[in-house]
Amino acid sequence: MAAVSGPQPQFFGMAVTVDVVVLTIRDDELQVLLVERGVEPFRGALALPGGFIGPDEDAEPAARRELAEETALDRGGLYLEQLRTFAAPARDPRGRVVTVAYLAIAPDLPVPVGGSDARAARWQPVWSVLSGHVKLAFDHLGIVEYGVDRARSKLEYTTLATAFCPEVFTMTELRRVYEVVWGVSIDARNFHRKVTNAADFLEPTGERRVLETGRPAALYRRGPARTLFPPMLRGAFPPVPLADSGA
Amino acid sequence: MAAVSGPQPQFFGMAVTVDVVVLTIRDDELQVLLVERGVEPFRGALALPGGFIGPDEDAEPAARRELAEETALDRGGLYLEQLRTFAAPARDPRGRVVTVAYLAIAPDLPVPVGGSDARAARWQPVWSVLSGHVKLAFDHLGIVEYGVDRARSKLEYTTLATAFCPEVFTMTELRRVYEVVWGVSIDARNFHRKVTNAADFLEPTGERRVLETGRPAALYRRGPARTLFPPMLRGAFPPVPLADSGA
DNA sequence: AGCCTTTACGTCAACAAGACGATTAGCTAG
DNA sequence: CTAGCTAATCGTCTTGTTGACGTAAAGGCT
Repeated sequence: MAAVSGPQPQFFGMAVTVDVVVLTIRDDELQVLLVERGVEPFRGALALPGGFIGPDEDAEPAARRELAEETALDRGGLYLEQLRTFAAPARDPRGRVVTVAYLAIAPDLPVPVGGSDARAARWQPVWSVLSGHVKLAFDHLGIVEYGVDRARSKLEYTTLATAFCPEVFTMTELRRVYEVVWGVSIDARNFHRKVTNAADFLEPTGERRVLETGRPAALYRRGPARTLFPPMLRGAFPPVPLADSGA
Repeated sequence: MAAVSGPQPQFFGMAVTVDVVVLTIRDDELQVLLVERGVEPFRGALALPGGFIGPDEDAEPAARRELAEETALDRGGLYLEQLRTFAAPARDPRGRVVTVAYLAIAPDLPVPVGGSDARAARWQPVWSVLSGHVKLAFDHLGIVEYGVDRARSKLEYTTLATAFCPEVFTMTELRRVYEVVWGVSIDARNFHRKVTNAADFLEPTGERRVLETGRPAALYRRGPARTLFPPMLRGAFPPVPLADSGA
């Protein structure tokens, strides 16, 4: 390890990719966006949307670009945060490829379409991936596990739940987010009280929505708060297990 | 963006480094470990310990290796977690270098020594870095900010505070961790009650330590819990800025 | 034996949270 | 029109947690 000045060429042979775990709630299930790979390696297999970071590109713009290219998901309103980086030496057969994983949360969107490097993009229930029923390319199963864990944790002490909802939503829609992501059931009345007491979590729009049945629900918009105080504590809820913990 | 099969050489010109934010509590202050760079670029400037990931190395082993090489900090007991990856295209003058930042927490250790690529390693109060009194190379200021934020958050809902303490410690030492890292003062009696009620946070050793003065303090060891329930809530404490060193 | 210091335990009031009853506001069936 | 259905919202009660703060215990020192 001699101290040399200037670039050290022996270290500059790596590639960096981004992979995005896009979560949404569809049909009362937590679902993840997968693409069918159109190129080798793992051609035809299911994988997370993602791709190489360009030579002059930062990681987050690359994640948004890949989402747009492969899944036509591009809306500015998409919540996107970095998850963590996976750098195991043999994780990619093409060579030394390090991937920066991102977590994205989307409201229930129209079925996405395929794009350049992906033949098709589709939503898949998270349990089917975590249980091993659906196999993913590379180490993407581990990335999904990590992303789902992160989302579950962040519901507790941030206002992330609103990212699963459209711009205006009802109290019940918001409560379903917690119930579906955590796999528990929550008392609607206590939830209503708690959420309306948390400062800056929700802003009432004044409007109400008339469903097919039942009393019309007030509509809310997300408030300016990004952290939730007091937090929603999972530990307090009865331990209702969800079918998961795969592989 | 044509779909080609096999490796795509145009993407394989990058280097990946690790940088580690090592935090500890010394002299009742939160301090960060810095090295004086012994090589270009930024030779002589202060920076986080770190370096290139080897061609067949994963990121976390690289972080431990660099810590050992540059600062002789190597003990297996060191808490280490990945923070996030910084990938701005121009963040390193040597070329396209993406860095995976790690957060390490250490108990009050002997003053570390320099190593291969670092002329010297030393502890620096975090406030002196965050305030700009001490300038860091690259984008390392941003990495320190991110790491300190993470540590502050994790004290709330995990048992991370014990990572700042030696293997056995007193209740007061643990409380000082919260007070110093958060910059608040905490009622010793309520803290004692809360911490002893949290399941698996602490295990009494049965021993006690006799200080110069005052009643002997019971000694504890960290328990098996990794998450803290109920959490310690910062928002609940009065916004008491603690009289902190200088600045 | 007093005195000081620090740790440990106790009490009380305010408040948050779980359980669950009751009311409200829309619809639809008769 | 009214009864009945459903879902949303509000209220009550009880339990547990928290912040404020009083008090006792256990050392050393003079």
